[in-house]
Amino acid sequence: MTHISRKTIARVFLYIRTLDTLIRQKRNLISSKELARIVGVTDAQIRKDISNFARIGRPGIGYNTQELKDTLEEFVLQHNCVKLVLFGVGNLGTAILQYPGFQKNKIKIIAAFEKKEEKIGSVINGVRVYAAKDAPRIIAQKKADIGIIAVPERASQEVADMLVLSGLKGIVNFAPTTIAVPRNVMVKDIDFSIEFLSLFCNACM
Amino acid sequence: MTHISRKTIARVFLYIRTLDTLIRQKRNLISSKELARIVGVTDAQIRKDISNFARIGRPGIGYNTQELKDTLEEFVLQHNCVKLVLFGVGNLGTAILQYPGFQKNKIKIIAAFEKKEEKIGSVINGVRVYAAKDAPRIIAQKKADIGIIAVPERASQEVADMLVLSGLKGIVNFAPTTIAVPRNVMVKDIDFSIEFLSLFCNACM
DNA sequence: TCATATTTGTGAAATTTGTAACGAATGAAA
DNA sequence: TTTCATTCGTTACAAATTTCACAAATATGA
Repeated sequence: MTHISRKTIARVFLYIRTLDTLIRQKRNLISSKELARIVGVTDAQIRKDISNFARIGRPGIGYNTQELKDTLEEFVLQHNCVKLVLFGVGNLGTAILQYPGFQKNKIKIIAAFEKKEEKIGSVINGVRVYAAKDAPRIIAQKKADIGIIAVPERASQEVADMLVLSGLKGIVNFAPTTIAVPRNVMVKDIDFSIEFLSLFCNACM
Repeated sequence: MTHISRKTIARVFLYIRTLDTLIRQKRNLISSKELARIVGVTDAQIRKDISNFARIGRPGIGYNTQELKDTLEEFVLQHNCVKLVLFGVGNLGTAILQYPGFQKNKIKIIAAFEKKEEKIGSVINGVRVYAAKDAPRIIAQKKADIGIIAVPERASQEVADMLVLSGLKGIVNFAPTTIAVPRNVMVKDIDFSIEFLSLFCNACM
């Protein structure tokens, strides 16, 4: 199979999310045109994205929602569940722990880590909070996939270094600073300030 | 001035963030090469981005950090402060209200709105929580720029409709669903599930 | 002064990404 | 059966974005 770009994969998850809703509404069929209208891309884009994975559309008819969803999920997730570890149980960390939008069979937060003594040992929404120093052991033991950095800016590089040493291959960084990692580790930065500011800038120009 | 793309603007804010740090460290000069290394892009990219706005680099020397930061900020913000309104004072909404990373002179949350009676009237981190029905009036009165949707999925479209009617030109949507808005309203979707899943997918392929 | 080492700004080339268009497949209706 | 309206999958095209590469500018040191 040819290489699939990061942008395509993000769109595929959008399609899956929408198909989920359609399936719950008992919709069996959908055309690229209508799916495009819902998710806000062009129909050609949808067909092209899907054609990376399969040929399951029927001309004149469209796609079977369940079949399409299953096919896309098979390719992007391969029946895996993503195992996350969270660093920093402050306001944002707690919000992530209690986020109701995770589909439990696809995303699971397996441990949280925190420096502050008073939070260690507590359980938030079913997730235990450990001391930061125990992280490498627990990450290896439970075979985590992705680390979430929700600690203050000054601690973010230190946490990132530890995540890399623990063998994680992906990091989502909510701290408002660039973290340095080896080329083979993927980082997704989410800086609320930059999201708000750049949207404002786009909306005004 | 020629049109500046969304991606370029997001990078410019990254540069500004990094320059801020350098200035605090009393660094006066920086080359495109070193800035590139810090933020993780190529030096050519940096020079090209900057050249959209000004010609203030000196060959053989580099850029003056303060001058570069001021110039970039002048173009992307024009001395404005972004005024945000927040919808939904749940876990995520509260985390955003208490987020310590906003530079107060650039970003200000001017009001929060919530349906649940018990939260209305409270003040969180200096921001007052109003009843959702008062939103249009307050948005118009205080001239808000951007709306943040941090309500449950089922209420997100309703809130989006109201934001559009209130005249906002930008929406950051944290609800895990696509919202329908007129073409002239800019939307930035941040779906935690999709961010985590697609990073996982990228890291594994 | 002159050679050398940096580093910018920019036009051209390369790459990536998205769009358009069309043949082929399908079903519905006359 | 034939026609018509849909819709897919794919190829060719267009647009956007990034990288390359080099002249020009600057500083340094012999």
